[in-house]
Amino acid sequence: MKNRLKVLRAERDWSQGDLAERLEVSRQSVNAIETGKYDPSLPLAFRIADLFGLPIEDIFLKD
Amino acid sequence: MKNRLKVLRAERDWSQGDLAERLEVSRQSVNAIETGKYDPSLPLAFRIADLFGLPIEDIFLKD
DNA sequence: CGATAAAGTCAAGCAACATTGACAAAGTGA
DNA sequence: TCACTTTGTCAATGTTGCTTGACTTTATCG
Repeated sequence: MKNRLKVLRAERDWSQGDLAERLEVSRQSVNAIETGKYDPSLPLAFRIADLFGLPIEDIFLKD
Repeated sequence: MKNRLKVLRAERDWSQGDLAERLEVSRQSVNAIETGKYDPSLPLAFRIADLFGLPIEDIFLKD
């Protein structure tokens, strides 16, 4: 499971901390998801998709 | 997080056990997800979406 | 009614997700 | 160079997802 978080974040010039705040999760969680340590839960994936205005499938990709 | 699993399953006349087998998870997991005990992981949500040929957003809905 | 399948549920255990707090490494800019 | 921000990472801890095994309840059908 890969994801485009880093790019989407860069497009908006957000730090991991900024994104974490908007998602209401810890900065470490954002970092862990971006660096592929683990996948987000489904509810968090929905919050991410909502925040970026994209379908989940456009952000998370099976590797 | 609600889901349309029960309906999608009924449309195909599958038992919870049938669905569990196709998803390669336990029957109890399917039951727990259907009855709202917990949400599936993101990878499992993808397998479910693939199986039914639908976007994740068409199967799982924020409540 | 009686048999079988399907669905629901519980407990115990393990794996995965997410947290806080801390610290080091790398990047940014005055 | 020096200060500051950002990113990466670790440990410890708590919560959630998923498992097996067992059991009860509900539906289906001869």
